[in-house]
Amino acid sequence: MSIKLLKDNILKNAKLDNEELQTFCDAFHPKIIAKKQYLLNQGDVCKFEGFVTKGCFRVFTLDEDGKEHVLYFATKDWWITDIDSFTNQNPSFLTIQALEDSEVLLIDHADKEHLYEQIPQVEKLFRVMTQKTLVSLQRRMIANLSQTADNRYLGFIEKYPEIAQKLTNLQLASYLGISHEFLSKIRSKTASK
Amino acid sequence: MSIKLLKDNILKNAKLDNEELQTFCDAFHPKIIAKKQYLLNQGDVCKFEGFVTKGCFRVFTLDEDGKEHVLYFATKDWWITDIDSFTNQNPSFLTIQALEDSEVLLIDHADKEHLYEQIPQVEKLFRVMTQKTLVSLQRRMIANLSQTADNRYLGFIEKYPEIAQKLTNLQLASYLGISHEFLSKIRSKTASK
DNA sequence: CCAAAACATTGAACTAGTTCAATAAATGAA
DNA sequence: TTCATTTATTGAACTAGTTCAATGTTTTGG
Repeated sequence: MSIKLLKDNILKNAKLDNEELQTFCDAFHPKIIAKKQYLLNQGDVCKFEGFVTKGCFRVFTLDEDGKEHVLYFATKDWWITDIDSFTNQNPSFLTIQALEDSEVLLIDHADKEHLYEQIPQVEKLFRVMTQKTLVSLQRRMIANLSQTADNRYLGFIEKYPEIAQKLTNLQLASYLGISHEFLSKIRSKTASK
Repeated sequence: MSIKLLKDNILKNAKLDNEELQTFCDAFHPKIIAKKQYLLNQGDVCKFEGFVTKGCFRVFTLDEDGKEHVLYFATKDWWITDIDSFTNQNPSFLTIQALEDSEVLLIDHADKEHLYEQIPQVEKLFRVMTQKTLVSLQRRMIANLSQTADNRYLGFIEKYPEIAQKLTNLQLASYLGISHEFLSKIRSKTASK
């Protein structure tokens, strides 16, 4: 059940008692979103922070040349938002799209601010979560600076095998920062090993 | 004066009253560090979080091939640490070196934990700071996926002109993820414009 | 179940960026 | 000031990755 998933996720990063946990979870509302539908469109203000309970999303941006670049994918147990847009309520830089029929638990900006005031531990919870996200992005940054496309591909499928199998070549190539044709060549090369 | 710089930096991200501000600042200790000296060595546990008040640092990692990759540079008014190592007190992935004679204000792990308990607003302060750092790293990630080396170079010198002039080609190339020879060629090409 | 659309594969020609090597210029320590 | 070391520049040969185009394969919606 999806609220259970949220509770477990929270307890990994902060100590809330049962009552706080309940108050926290009550601030979230489930939303079902069909394959290919958008949860956020680039340019709109991001009105939510979301916790994925089913399915898979891609978070990407369109550059000036109309090319898409995937910042990350999010499956069950991941959080999704455009932090900058959500925190400062300015137009988003990112688009969030469901890759399959999915479900999320959403909290809006005012309710989250309210939670920060109501439950001091929530401040810590999101500090710790944000730190962890930052650390993994720092590692990815270094990996992108230092590794060849082959190794980034192999690293991805090793680290996220269940996500990898949900993705098309185009989507994964866009995350890796290479053309989908080249990814196809990497695949046929590494498949034989 | 360096404490003033720290106070101003904090007040950008949280509301502390004068007393809290003083308590906060008292937890920091100044350290002078000479050019080329190390503040943190890869593999050691990071015992501090630092606020730069003078000079310039590079934060980098050595990969298995012995190549250095710069995660970021930090001058006056920037924070430096290996968050993962500092937060969890495990061996650091990063090295931090002074590029010129520098000064930092340092806080150790126990004192920071103590501040979190003493001043609830500090939790928010670091949450907001970490969020901002994450947002700018997300943008850099996208820029690295979508832009050519020329544009990343031009973007850097436009965004950080005062840092750019402190760096050697080797250091900047390592941040941009290109060879220093190629940076040299980009420079001679773009200088003529 | 079929047609249309989206996706994957492959090859050929190309380009951005690397590597290596040689030389010049700048910096630093004595 | 000098010598040694580090840094920057440039060119030539190379390689990783792109682009374009053609063909085959899978998915999707009606």
